[in-house]
Amino acid sequence: MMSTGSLPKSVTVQVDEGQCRVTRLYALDQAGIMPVTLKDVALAAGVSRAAVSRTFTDGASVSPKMRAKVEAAANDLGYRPNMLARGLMTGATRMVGLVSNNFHNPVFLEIFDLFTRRLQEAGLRPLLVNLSDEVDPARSLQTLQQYAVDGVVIASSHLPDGFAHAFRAAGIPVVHAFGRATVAPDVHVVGIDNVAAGRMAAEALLAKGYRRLGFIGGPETASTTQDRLAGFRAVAGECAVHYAGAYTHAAGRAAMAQALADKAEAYFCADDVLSIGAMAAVADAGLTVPGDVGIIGLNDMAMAGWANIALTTIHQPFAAIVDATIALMVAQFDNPSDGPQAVTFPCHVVERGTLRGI
Amino acid sequence: MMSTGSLPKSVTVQVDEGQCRVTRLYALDQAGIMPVTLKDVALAAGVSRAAVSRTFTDGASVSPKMRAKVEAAANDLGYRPNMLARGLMTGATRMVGLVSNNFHNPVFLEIFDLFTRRLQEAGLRPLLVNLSDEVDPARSLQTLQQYAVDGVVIASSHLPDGFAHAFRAAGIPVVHAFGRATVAPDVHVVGIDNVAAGRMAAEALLAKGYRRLGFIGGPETASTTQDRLAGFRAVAGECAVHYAGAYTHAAGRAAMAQALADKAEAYFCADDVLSIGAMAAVADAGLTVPGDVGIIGLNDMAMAGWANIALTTIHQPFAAIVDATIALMVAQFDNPSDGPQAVTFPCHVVERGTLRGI
DNA sequence: GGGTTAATATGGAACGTTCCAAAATGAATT
DNA sequence: AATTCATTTTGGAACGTTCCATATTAACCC
Repeated sequence: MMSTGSLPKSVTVQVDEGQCRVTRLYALDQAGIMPVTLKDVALAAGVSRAAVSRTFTDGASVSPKMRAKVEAAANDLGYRPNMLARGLMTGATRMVGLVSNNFHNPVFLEIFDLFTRRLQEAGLRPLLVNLSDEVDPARSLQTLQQYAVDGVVIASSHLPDGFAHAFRAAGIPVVHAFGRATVAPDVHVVGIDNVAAGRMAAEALLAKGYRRLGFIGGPETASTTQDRLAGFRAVAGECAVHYAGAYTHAAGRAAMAQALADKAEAYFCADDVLSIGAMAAVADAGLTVPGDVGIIGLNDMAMAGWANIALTTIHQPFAAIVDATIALMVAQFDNPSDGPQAVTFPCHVVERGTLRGI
Repeated sequence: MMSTGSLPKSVTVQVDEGQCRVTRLYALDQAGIMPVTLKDVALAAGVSRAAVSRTFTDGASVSPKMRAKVEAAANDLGYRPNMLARGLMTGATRMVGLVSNNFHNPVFLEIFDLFTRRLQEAGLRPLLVNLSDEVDPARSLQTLQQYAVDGVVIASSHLPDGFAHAFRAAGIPVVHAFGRATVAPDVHVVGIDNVAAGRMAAEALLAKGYRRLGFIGGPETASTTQDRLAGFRAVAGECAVHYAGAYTHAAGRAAMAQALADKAEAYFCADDVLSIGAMAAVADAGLTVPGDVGIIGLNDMAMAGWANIALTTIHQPFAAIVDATIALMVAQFDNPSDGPQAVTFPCHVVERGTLRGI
């Protein structure tokens, strides 16, 4: 006979993907975990609350004796200032909205890695917003406004140019990374010169002796797609143009499957994941890259350098873009009324194995 | 002569990766953007502050007349409750810490996508913490504690089992996704039965007629690596064992480069990105998969299904794991003292092209 | 030591919200 | 109309912090 008291019991519950095993165990005594507040420290140290506050505010004037006394008490009790309360008073939460709709393009993992690292190094905390299915800026604006973020980074290659504007209009410092660098941007924009990148791709293909060229872009409405095409055409002249509906492998594969009818010699695929999808379509047709079709991508994500992929592509300097984005946002903390800037970084071709030799 | 007034000026600044172009434009008048508060709404509607508060608290009792009056004023002014202030009073911020150190394994983009979506659907906001280089839970605990998150999700396959414990000890609801499902876990754990997955891999290889088997795991200290190896060995018997230092393509490639000396017929690579790296190493040696070496991975990330990769692998039900993780965390909001559970989902083999036919 | 100035410490108000006890309203019953 | 009771509304206190004007202390110079 089993004791039903505190012994582990095993239950089986039904879930989406079949059955899962659940093991419930002992109950925890969770009572009496009260976070220690500034008041507690003040009391313990026998000083005023303001004194404790100043000890934890860098730049404030505290005598060495006072600081020692307070820090002793604080360490003793394990005190950490409550950022919510601080934010309420100072108006600065050191939280930053990180908004993106690119959760299917592997390059964005690298980008998120960079953003989170750099933000953390700057003492900022990213509040991540996934608006994959959301086109309305109003909702994410409301959310981020409610949490009183100090600023917002929009990391997206295919969001309407004006998306970020709502944040600016609401007085929230915002930078659009990977946006279109227009002459008179609504908001700060950091990225590359996509027109120049398009030209660069065409030049790289022509230099290899390719003549019949083709273009496979991302969504037709994306500013990046339009600009890269414009630059490409300016050098390559008229050429076959295809659009992938999304920045996904499947979309790139489908686009290239269609494009193969063009009988073009080489394609500029305006994104690496699209390029890899396109390579799959070439293989599907029993052809080879670069034997039958040349491909040059854009981004130079880590995967492009994998030996199984070895994609010749245009390198986009992500680290520099991320750094500039954060710098520009932080600059707005102090000077919120500074006019929007467009910061543009140069790209370069990284040769690997998807274009033929000369 | 140029007017230095409000005309656009162009500057060139030096940055890390070369030169970038900066275009500074007009200055914005940013004055007078004051967020509207509950007090403003109360004043406009001619009611008490508490009445406005109750209108925005679901479940609170407000008369229809009052509600209409308040909502009119609120809409008019564009009022949204300040979550910081609310959090200070209620003790619930609806923010959740999303902690991970897997920013180099592409599968985690899928996982972040799922987590952010599901959290958002539950009205929760993820505060992302990247602890790639951090092993000390204390720092991230402090940070998340300062922001008074309602709960924490640890999404990591290779963090010490006890990492999550600090959160629980501090009274913060925590769930460790992709952790080891021990019989008596410190904290809630959701994932797969890694021992069973190891057995499954060995069985799949044996069923294909492979006899000399090998194992390539992730970091030797990772619980997932240990468990998968244990299961694999239980079925495969003694076999060659290699460890990759990290869950990266390069590490997988290096491990397989070494492993090839084993002359094993097939390998279980305990992670998809490792598998793809391993495939590269096989190609480096002038051999083919599956002609010369069979490979089975684990995860079934999107990329495994790409035609260029076509990795046979063990599917890990991410959606179910994420859902269960969030459900388990939310459950703790109401019942913080419930004992830790270990929830385990079943896996299955997805056959593609990296094992030979029977 | 007295006087002046700079540096530091203090208590109370404030941030924007919810909680609470008490007051006001309304409906239903006598 | 008076009574009861449930529902709704209210003003003030509270959450944990920083800001501010004021009070105290320390430091310096003659």
